Amino acid sequence: MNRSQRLLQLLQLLREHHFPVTAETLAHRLDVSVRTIYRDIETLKHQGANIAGEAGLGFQLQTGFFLPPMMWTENEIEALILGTRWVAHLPDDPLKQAATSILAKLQAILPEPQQRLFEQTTLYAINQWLPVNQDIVACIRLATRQQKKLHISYENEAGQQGERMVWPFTIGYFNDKMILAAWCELRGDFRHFRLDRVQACKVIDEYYPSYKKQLFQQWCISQRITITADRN
DNA sequence: GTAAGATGAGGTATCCTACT
DNA sequence: AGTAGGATACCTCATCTTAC
Repeated sequence: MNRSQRLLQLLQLLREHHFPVTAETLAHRLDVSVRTIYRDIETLKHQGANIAGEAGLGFQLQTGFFLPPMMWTENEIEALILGTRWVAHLPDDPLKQAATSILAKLQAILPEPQQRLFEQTTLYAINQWLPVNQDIVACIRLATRQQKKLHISYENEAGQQGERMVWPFTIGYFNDKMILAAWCELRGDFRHFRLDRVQACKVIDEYYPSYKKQLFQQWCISQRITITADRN
């Protein structure tokens, strides 16, 4: 690995951590000496990276510094295209539009060799989704994002109607259906609701008494689900 | 081919901060 | 105040690049 590659990888390692990481850890990951890490950090700082270093804590990349797109690898670009194309097929118009917009922006900013990769990539993930009400999807996503209580009218598999007050924290996308995972006030437990069976919903102007991330983690434990972390 | 300068890397001492 | 862990500075050596 040459120095340029190491600097990029060092930046990437710093980006992956939300907490300070010591030079020793970085040195171990990059297989260089601690002294080299300090020198590389200094170089990155001179190039504009906002890296905070504190004795006893380690280094942390501050917000406001982004990797330019030419630093993406071919695999990263294909992963991005595949994921975005998948989102573009969701029965969720705002997300669809966002995905289409991302693809357009991505194509516009990629340098020449990677533009060709973008144009020639034939990776697609196409799902057939059960029809859902767009207003309901938007409402549920809003309540989830804002961590607010949600009142839903729901029809279960047996065709029985029900009303629930829930704390929505995630939407899962499974093959052909979208599933809302939420804490149900009535049952006092986690419950799952198919979005195609939600008949009506209303965001209540009241924050639920927990953080969605916390609920999500508890739910993962209860369901024995291991989520690959996107950030450390 | 060789010498000089530039660059990269390691060792070690010192300074800084948190903790007890 | 003493100690430990980590960041920083200085020195030295090895390798690479360039000019002659």
